[in-house]
Amino acid sequence: MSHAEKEITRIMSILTSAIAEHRLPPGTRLKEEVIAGLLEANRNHVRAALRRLAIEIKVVSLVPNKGARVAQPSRDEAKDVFSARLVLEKAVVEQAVAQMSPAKANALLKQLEKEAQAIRANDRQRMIRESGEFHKLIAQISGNRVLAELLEGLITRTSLIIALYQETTDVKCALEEHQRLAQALIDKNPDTAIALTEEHMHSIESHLQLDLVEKEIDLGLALGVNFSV
Amino acid sequence: MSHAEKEITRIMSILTSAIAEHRLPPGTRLKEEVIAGLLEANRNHVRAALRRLAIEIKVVSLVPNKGARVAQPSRDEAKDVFSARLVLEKAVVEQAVAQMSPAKANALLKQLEKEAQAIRANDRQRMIRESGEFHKLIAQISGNRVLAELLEGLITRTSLIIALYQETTDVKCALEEHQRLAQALIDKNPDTAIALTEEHMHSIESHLQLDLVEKEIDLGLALGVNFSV
DNA sequence: TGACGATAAATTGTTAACAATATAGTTTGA
DNA sequence: TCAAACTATATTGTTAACAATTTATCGTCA
Repeated sequence: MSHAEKEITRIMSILTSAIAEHRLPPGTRLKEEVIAGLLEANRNHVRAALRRLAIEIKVVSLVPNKGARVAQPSRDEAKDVFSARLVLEKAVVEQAVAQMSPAKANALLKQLEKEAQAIRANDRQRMIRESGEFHKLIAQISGNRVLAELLEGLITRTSLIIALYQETTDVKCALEEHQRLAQALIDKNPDTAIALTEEHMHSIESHLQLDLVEKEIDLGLALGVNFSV
Repeated sequence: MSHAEKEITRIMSILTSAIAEHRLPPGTRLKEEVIAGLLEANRNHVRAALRRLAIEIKVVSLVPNKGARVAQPSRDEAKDVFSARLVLEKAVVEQAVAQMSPAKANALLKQLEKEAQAIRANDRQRMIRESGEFHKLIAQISGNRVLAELLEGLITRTSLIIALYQETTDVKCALEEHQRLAQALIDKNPDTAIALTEEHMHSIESHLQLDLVEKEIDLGLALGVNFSV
């Protein structure tokens, strides 16, 4: 891995974390020079990182000549992401059960403890991060690198969607659901594990406002003005 | 979409087709200048395209300072790709059944006819292409853009894997399996469609030599020389 | 002969200057 | 006062020159 690639992935991962952990809200302008200055990086590298985030994970949106912003996925896109993620999560859980071992069980328990710590500390960002890490750990345990990589992108994307469409600002505490899922994995109980995954994902999605119609706003109405003849 | 982006996607799609249709065998050296000359493109654009093919679809492998080649995925990677693809294909088939309509049924039949034509013409490359298009069409019919995009990458990747690990050089004729699957979709029979998908994917994979161990070759033995003291 | 090293050529990798565009600010005129 | 036109600044986009590295060529010498 060349120096340039290292730089680009470094920048990508800093931006990705910031977006996933809701430190950079959807719509935030991302100026190349500003980022380069903050991260002590070359603008070319920042530029490349932004393009990759736009194309590979779609957490950044690019408008030609106008630059980059944190993406604002539509409700339709959000639904597709959730649906796709559910597919991958179930597959990964199923394969993870087959790969279960004492060491892996231990890794799961350790991760749950991190999540619990974040909650006790009332550290919102850490909660989001560790919750994501739990899902990534399952993907890793599954042993299928391809599935894991695809899922990882969707997990980040989901986090952005939550930032955009979750009404209550308080983090949905998923610890209990995670604990039950982990137990099913450790018990090598695929049916339960898959069922819990399904519940868990639906539970997250149900806290989102994805079913409001993308409203064409009547400007006149909104401004209390009537232009009709 | 800017001019540069258009150029890059143009180059990507030309290279992708060439790799997927086995005109560029695994391991082929891909020199930036040569490609730029052939496609009348800027080397910078070629370079960007190669990098994206390496990162996004993994049909190209990059070695720093040594350039790009058509990738040669390992047997392990190939297995993961097949496993992941099966997951996505099943999901997409399931969602496609729910989206079925006369127009979409028609599109499926039209695509099958293209495949049949390719076979009648004994045009190997067209056979590969149209076979891939059949799977992409189902993904598109499913209506889930996210799943479709992920699957599309895996379809291309699969084609490269087949080039690498299929012993018989003749294209495995999948028309009948495609016809049966299409019928199940048109009949809105999800169970049959999913079962046929599973069979179809396994059938393809079974024609590959993925279970030979990645052998550590004993050089001395291979050369008939014994260096032992 | 053929191993070694030096030189040249080919190829990839990097960068900073420049161009193009968008945004903000300022002047002017009615 | 306001809008339009103009200017200046900020920001993104492009490129070609250059640097670094690898590969090929050639000559030397043991």
